[in-house]
Amino acid sequence: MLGDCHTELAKLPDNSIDLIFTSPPYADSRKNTYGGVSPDKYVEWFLPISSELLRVLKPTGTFVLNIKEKVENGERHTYVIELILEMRKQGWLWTEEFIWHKKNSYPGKWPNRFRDSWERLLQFNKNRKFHMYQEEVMVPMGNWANSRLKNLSETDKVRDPSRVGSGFGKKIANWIGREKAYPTNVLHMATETKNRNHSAVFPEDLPEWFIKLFTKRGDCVLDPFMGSGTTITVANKLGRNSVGIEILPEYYDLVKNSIQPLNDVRPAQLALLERKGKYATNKTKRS
Amino acid sequence: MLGDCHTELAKLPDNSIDLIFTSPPYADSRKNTYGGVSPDKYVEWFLPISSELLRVLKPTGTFVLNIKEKVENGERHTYVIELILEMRKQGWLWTEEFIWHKKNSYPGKWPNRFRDSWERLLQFNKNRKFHMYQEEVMVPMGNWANSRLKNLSETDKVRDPSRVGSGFGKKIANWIGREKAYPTNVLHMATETKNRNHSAVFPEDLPEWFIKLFTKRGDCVLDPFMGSGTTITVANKLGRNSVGIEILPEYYDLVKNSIQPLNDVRPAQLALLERKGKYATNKTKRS
DNA sequence: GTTCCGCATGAATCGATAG
DNA sequence: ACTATCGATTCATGCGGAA
Repeated sequence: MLGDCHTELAKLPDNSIDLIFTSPPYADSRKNTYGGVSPDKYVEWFLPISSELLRVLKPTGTFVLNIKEKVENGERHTYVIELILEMRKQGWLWTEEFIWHKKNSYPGKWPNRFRDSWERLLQFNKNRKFHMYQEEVMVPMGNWANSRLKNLSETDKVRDPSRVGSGFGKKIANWIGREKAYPTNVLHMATETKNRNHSAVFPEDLPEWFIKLFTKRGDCVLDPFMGSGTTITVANKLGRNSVGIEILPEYYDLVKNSIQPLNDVRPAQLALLERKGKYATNKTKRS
Repeated sequence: MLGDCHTELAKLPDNSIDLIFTSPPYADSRKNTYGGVSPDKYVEWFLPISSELLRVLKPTGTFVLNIKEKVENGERHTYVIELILEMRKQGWLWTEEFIWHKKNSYPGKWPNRFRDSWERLLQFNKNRKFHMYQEEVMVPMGNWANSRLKNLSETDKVRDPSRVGSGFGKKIANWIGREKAYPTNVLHMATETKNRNHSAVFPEDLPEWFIKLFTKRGDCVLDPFMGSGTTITVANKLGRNSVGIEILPEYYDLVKNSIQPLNDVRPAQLALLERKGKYATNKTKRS
């Protein structure tokens, strides 16, 4: 959808989105493209948007907000943590805070601080119960299980399944042959330095991880600040429907031209809508 | 100093401490030892202490607070971020937030969240200008392969192959010939689970890093929640003076018996004081 | 002398059960 | 109806003894 976030969101129906994943323009950054929101007015600017997001998200859905406060006058600004408090007053549950550890952070040297190597990924929900497909993002174990448990003799497995106080208790069978472990709330991903025309804010791995974790094929993903469309692109690749909102025609055209609905993916359907009123059929389809 | 944090802090003179590094009892945890502070009353409980800390810290000093909010009713509690806002009202500057990535976090599985693998290290200052000895925590590039890469855990290798061999991505050529590299604001350290009498809350590497970064030999380090004394022990090893406050005689005795002033370190002097009034000479010396 | 393996241990969290 | 307690779940790490 080409247009302003506030007005375009109003067109989306209630309880229709499974996952919102976005990285809004940071305060005062990308000033030339987004007009720049001053840090002191950031919360006030974002709250009407988060209110609409709360409306369009399904009760079982999740909102993941990628954000990091900037430094002002030598201090970390407080608009992010103030935003958390205010969003809770709106009815959001602050379920979790993931850390994106940027392995190749932007270089630089300052007398009073080191390079900033991490960003927040704030998880908000409407209810305590929401969809989470943890198995989709499991990671390889350290060779712990392979090199150690695998070598348990057959007699050990059969004859002595309950090693009291061994640390694994009776459930040792659960470990046999297991090669993957559940991840943690710290994500290690490098920023992409690929020189595209419009560099993305985050690597594709980032939305991919959350899309796999919080949606299944055919679900609907929303990015109200589409930008170069990383979230939308990944959602499409993974067979999820997606809605992107972008105010700059330049970005809008770029994404529109680069993304094609996948023919081999039956349930997926691209929902990158044209300007309001231009294609009434599209709008009807969306509803 | 054996005693309650509130009362003991009042005995310290103004502007006398170069670094405060501490990990206060987390809300509702270690209930049996510390009496347990409920999450809802945590800010109210901590503010009088941080007020005293502001008084005793030198204008050029730094306060590093290790803390992490717990989950309550499926949500991350907000007492930590509320504490940041309130401490700023007291006059603290929230200079930076470091991330401690705990490589061996507590295991467990739940339907709605992953294991919590990180903690906050909040840096507060009294002024924009403070002492920071960045070179002291630089990673020696000469020993790089030995000290760092060799110590990569099996998990690191499996989950994050980019750290093996190539180091940090494609830009390794930039590092050839360089002797040292500055760290970032993300620290990767495992908790120590050694079988001691009283296991420490954090590994020695953690206070060591901040003591090197924010103090020089002969400076004074304060830990108002001494516990098993990791901060004090490390400060002593590094030739810094140190003050530890602990309310439990059990811990107090443990640390007192285990730490000896180093004879070969001229400017260092242990400031682990006896109970008030017992050894007036010690008290006088401190002043 | 080196590698391998058993084992204990942890600032956790959820859901069910008991008070 | 709300709070306290308990069992179940999970995995990286280092020590020490064995191979």
